[in-house]
Amino acid sequence: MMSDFVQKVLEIVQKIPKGKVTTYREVARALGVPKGWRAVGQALSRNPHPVIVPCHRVIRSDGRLGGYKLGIRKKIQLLTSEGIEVRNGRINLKKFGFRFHNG
DNA sequence: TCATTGGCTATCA
DNA sequence: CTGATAGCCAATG
Repeated sequence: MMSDFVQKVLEIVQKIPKGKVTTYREVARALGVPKGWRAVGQALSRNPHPVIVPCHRVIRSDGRLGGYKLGIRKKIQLLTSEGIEVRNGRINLKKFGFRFHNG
């Protein structure tokens, strides 16, 4: 069983449109916990819900991919497969960065 | 309950 | 940009 926090994280991550990516910070903010990025990453790592939740569309705020439960390599492969340009293991948030909240 | 960990973020050098 | 430090949140042992 998962806590409400995790449950919410999954729902938000699922809302990430294909071809775009978001950051742990944005997800945390969407949850109502702007300072819960740590918990977001923890929730995803502790709750392997691939297929159901496109966790690969969540990257770090500095533009890097961060990590992936199935392997960073897989993350890059999935992102690139969606049309996202991954340069040197990094992504241009200015171009693919998606925000739940306007602004 | 306390200590540790984790797919992090922001600041300083 | 890289490396190191401090900080905050939740789950696990």
